[in-house]
Amino acid sequence: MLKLSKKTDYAIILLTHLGATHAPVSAQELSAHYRLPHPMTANILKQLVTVGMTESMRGQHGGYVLARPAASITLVEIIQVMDGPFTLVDCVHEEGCCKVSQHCPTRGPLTALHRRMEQFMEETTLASIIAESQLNLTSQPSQDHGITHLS
Amino acid sequence: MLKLSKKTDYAIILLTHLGATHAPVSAQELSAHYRLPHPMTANILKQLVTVGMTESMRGQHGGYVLARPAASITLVEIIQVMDGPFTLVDCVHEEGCCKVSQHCPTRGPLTALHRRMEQFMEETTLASIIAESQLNLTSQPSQDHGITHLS
DNA sequence: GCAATCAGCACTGAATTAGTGCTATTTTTT
DNA sequence: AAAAAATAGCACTAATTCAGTGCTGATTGC
Repeated sequence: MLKLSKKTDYAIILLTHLGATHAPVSAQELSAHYRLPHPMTANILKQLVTVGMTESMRGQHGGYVLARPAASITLVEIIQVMDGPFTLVDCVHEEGCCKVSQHCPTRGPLTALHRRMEQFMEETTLASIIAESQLNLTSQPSQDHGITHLS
Repeated sequence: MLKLSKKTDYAIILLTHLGATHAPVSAQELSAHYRLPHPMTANILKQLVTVGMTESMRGQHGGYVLARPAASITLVEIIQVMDGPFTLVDCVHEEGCCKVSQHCPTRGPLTALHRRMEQFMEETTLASIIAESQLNLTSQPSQDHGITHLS
């Protein structure tokens, strides 16, 4: 399915929060604030530490902070950390895997789509996500977010 | 995971073949040619008939043909038929589903990404996929692709 | 009549996702 | 020194989805 996993979704939310905050934020605060399952939240944050995207502080007023500038963290990278490499169709990465192999009629177009999506997700940095989210907050205090509905 | 399902993948391959052929092609021919599991192939083709994307002919020289011009069949539509509606994150479609709801920081940016992907997949028609696949074939003349019909 | 083919179901096994829990370790506070 | 608050590092379970199979019946062409 063409969908972000919950893990990725949560990770983006959490990173967005951390990127907009200066002091360390604890897993508990985060899960309480966004009403996410606490163990999940904790696991995601731990995982983000191991890949060097966040840093942690233990102890009573510990928590997590971003380890790198938000502008250097891209959406593909987040997806890759949480869900493994982005692969629209298998044949994008593996060469000889496809039975249809060389004469597969769809490989070209799907690879093109893959590349475009990837490029967009590389251009989308955590910083830009934060910027856009803060824009929405100030312009639309409590009503609808100004997001047009699709399909 | 951000990935097309096999069903969708296969459907694109099959539709591409049908769109480049005039005479009806049977499920057996198609599964043999692309080495796809036969029951799967059959099921996908049946499903495509029920949504009016293909037409079928029964009997000894029966098979499937496109029911509509290839230019009018878009990639989102194919995905939608095989996998249900394209939903990058749940909150794109459902309003009150999200616990984070109104103050979710990521809704805006992710919806933007969703919209961009959707737009690209609307612009990508079966006709354009066929065109691109045939372009690749002429540049690599050594392979016998078999889009040429049999009888 | 027979063989090839589609139509319409329902089912199974495997893989992935979502979510939980426990036991250490570190740090701060008292 | 002890308690409290927090992360670290595991391993585990349940639910869902995906991929693939199979059967029985209907239609068509020869």
